[in-house]
Amino acid sequence: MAARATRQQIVDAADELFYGHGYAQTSFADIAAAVNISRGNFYYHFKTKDEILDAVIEKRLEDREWLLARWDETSDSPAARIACFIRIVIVNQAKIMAYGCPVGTLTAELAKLEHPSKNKANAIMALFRDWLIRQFIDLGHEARAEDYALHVLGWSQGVATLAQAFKDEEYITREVEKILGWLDGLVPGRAAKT
Amino acid sequence: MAARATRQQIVDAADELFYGHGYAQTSFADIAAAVNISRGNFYYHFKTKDEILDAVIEKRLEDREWLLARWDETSDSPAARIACFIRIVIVNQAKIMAYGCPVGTLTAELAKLEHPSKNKANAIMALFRDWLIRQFIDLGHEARAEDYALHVLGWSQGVATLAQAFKDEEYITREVEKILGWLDGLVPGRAAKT
DNA sequence: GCGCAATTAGGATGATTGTCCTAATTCTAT
DNA sequence: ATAGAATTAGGACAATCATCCTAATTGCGC
Repeated sequence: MAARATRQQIVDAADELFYGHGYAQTSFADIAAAVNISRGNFYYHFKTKDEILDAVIEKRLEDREWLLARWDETSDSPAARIACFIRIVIVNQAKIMAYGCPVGTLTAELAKLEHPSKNKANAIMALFRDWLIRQFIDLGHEARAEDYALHVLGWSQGVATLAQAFKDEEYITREVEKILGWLDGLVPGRAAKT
Repeated sequence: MAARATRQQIVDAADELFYGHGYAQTSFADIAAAVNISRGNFYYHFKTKDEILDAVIEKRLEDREWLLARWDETSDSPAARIACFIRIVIVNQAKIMAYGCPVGTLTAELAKLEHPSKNKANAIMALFRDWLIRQFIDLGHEARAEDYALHVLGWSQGVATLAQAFKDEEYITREVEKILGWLDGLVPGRAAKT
């Protein structure tokens, strides 16, 4: 098999396992078993566990960049794009209730580990923040764009955490509707609520 | 030394270590070293690591129960009590920026580990929820009490997650002011905002 | 078809882990 | 003061972990 393909399989498997069980709790053997390759082969592609983590973070970053770029293309209003972001918690409902937010839980875990790659993981969170800031600027809220962006991002993290703890689908739906209402109030040409 | 005192020391040390480094990442040896006792002595008080975790969760639960009871006594309006809860993120700012929310990060970790004690950890989150529900009922919002309670709880989790990722003190302050403004709008005799 | 590089397999290693055991020490009741 | 219980110390244990090594196999250019 081409080295690229094997490497890709390893990263994909590690991505899922890190998400489902956490980074520290996932062993080399776990990943090797998931991909059905020997640990020796494994070592050929990644010298250390940290290298796999870096590759997984990079993959997650690229995945999100691609997703955001797609929203940039397909939605023609910034409000619609922000709404896309908000609705992730519904689209990924099942996984979020089981494992939380892939980005939030990873940054939290790496921060506790004081892992060298924690800043790299934080960059994914920053990617979301900066993209949201751009949307709010486009929406005509330049002065409060960062404030609003962090508000939405923090909202998503809070919803994900409670969804995981309480497994309450209705709560997620209610929160989405509430923040969409808030967002609606920010669209120019409407009565502002705050 | 009295058995109770040693046990207490172990639980206290484990509590801090679990908070700072995570449960899975904290070893028997780490705790023993922190308390300065032998692993043998350790085993006399706790047969398994899970037993320590249970004790830590119970301690955290009792600590929070005590804190909420104190707020119930010292603040005479439900709005003031909810404000106390909101301001935890400022009072514990430094620790939250370093390690996140003690309750949220633990429930998230145990959920990924599918640990037998995860429900016990979730009970702390439920304690906050139920206490907040009571406050909002007292505030005269019986119909939407649960909705509001989860809103505040989710808010605190979101703020804690982003505070840890971005280490931005101003963001925390801003968010606290915003939600206190929202809370103010819910106090009877004022113009409701939603 | 041959040679060489890329890729894979699988075992070895040393460190760390949670758990368990036995012997020493300390405390307490009489 | 002394017996018996409570507490502590420290080492042994098997399992698991990330890491490393060497040998086998595969694929590809010629």
